[in-house]
Amino acid sequence: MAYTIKDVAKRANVSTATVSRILNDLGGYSDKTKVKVLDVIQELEYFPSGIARGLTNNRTHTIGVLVPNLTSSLIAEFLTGIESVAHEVGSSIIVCHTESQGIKTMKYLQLLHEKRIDGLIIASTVLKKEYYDYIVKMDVPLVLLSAYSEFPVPYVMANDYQAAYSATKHLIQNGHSKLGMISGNKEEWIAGNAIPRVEGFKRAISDFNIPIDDRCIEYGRFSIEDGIKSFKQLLNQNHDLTAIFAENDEIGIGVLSAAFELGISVPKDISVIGMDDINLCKFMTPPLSSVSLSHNEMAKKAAKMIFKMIETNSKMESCILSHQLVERQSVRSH
Amino acid sequence: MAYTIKDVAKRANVSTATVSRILNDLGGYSDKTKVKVLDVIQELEYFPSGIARGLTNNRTHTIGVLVPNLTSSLIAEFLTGIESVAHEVGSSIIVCHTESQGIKTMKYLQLLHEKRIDGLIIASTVLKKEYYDYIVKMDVPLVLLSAYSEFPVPYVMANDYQAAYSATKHLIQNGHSKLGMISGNKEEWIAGNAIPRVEGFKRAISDFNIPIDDRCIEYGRFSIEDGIKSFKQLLNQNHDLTAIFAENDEIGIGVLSAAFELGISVPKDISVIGMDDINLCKFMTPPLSSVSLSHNEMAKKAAKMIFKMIETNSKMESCILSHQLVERQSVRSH
DNA sequence: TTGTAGGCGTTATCAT
DNA sequence: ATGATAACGCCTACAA
Repeated sequence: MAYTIKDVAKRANVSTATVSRILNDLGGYSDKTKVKVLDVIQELEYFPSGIARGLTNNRTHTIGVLVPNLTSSLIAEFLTGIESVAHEVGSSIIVCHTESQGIKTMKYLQLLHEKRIDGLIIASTVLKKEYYDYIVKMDVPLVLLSAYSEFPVPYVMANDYQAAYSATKHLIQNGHSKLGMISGNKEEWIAGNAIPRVEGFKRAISDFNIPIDDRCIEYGRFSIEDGIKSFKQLLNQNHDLTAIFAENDEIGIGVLSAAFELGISVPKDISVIGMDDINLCKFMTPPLSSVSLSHNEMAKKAAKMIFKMIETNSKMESCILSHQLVERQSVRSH
Repeated sequence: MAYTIKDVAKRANVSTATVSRILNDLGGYSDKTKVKVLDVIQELEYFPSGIARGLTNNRTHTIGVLVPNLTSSLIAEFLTGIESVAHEVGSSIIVCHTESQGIKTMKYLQLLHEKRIDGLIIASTVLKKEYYDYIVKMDVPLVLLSAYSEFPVPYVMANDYQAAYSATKHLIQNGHSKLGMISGNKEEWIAGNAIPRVEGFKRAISDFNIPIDDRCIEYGRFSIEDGIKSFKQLLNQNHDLTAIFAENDEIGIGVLSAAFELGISVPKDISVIGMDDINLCKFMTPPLSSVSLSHNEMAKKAAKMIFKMIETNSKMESCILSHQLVERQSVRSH
């Protein structure tokens, strides 16, 4: 085993209390002993045990991050943002991959409970009652990242409704009137952000007096593969579409990919706009127009909130960040 | 605060020792007391503290994972694989983003040391002496994932040399003789996997009696952006290239993107093959040929190794997994 | 300025 | 089958 505070104390001819004070910069010791103790620490390469500290301080300097997948760019950006502020404040993150339908969520919650994490961020996930109840029992600060909930939990979100409205309006103002939308699964809707995106789409359409046809909205899931599938489906039901609003960029990339496969040229034959503005968009063929939701910023915001809550033991206000249309080459006038 | 084992003991009229035994299925108690204790546990919603357990058992059921970035698909696949086996064995992972040049590596190593992690996986990173020395002092099992090292550390790797050879041969057998390669940074070479990939490329070329020109290898970095830059650079120095071997798929995607931008058609004007076979390849325009290195499998293998090492306190053999050419539409006969 | 001792929540050893 | 109690490594009154 590694050295303990006792070893240091003994070696420096002081008590463990003194070593502890020096370690934590608490004052109450002469410079001479400080130097001596610091020397011994260096010599022994002593490093305090976070475990033992955790036991006395009730602080583990660890937060949990629940994500539904690890491979989407969105999540990657979230993790990057959270990690960066966590590292700044000297905390680390336990990444929990809950998988689709959240099959591992409850198990992970228990694990995190046992690990006595300081706080929890849940990203892109529907906060079910079961989860919420358990977290309340855990008595640990929680922030939702890109996820609504019916419970009183602070969140960081984009304004999905307005962002979807902007995307749709962009299509319309480019002369399109035969619009299709590809959205996520209806079943994952509750508290997800699919509803507002669909609503924004519908609202823009009706604001511009375009007749709405329910068949022009296709519900699938969220990956590139799903986008491909949904696009083909949508095409089957609507033969005269000239523009597609994909609820997220992964779906949009799927549309691009399927269009290529089908010999449909983007944007000549059909315009496409995505949402989220993940890094990949600008490297697509053609570069995919999208709506930037500043995910990195959202993630950092959420992380700062959670650490503030941990530090000050206080409630936080939710916040909604702004979005921005990013025009590239996948949309053209009709 | 939450309930402790003492609360349970008191409430059940037994000693903490008995509760502990029941909690850990150690036997040595009657069914009656077991039932009673379990009842109280349920009633109180008691959950043992992993912190306290860690202190006595010297086991935290947590491993650290060091990654150079969070946004590449490669890393995402690594994390997914590691997380899945970690979860199986009831452990969690602390994800450490070391950033380029590993500027945060030493800090993270200290953090992990303090947290008393059970084991460590380092992915896609050059294991510098400084890191190695520190880890030896930490006295914690280590496995390298997709990274060579000059130190005696078990690793899980692909055969980069042969994989690169296969990719290049594929290009040559499609009639190409004006080949270019885009590789990673020379400075990150030591112990990285760039060397073998370059060597494999060179070897294939010479095996097929094609004259080698050093200008046909461009050294950049590893992202899509870098791929774009490097490709343009390469084109500047070589005007008659008909095929490109990109050292990884991100670079390959960059090539595709740059080609589109420059009005160069792939594969009509130029063939491109990448490496790693990340998920995105098949959705590119055109779908990017690549060499599959089964990263998910590698990651799982590495994770299993680390847990075995933790469990049995034993050494492990390194292993090299096989690769496979994946033909898609970015390469055509010349 | 410094030391002593009890406590944090478990586990494990030794009795009973 | 069960209970006391020391130990894990650190912090923090309280005392000196």
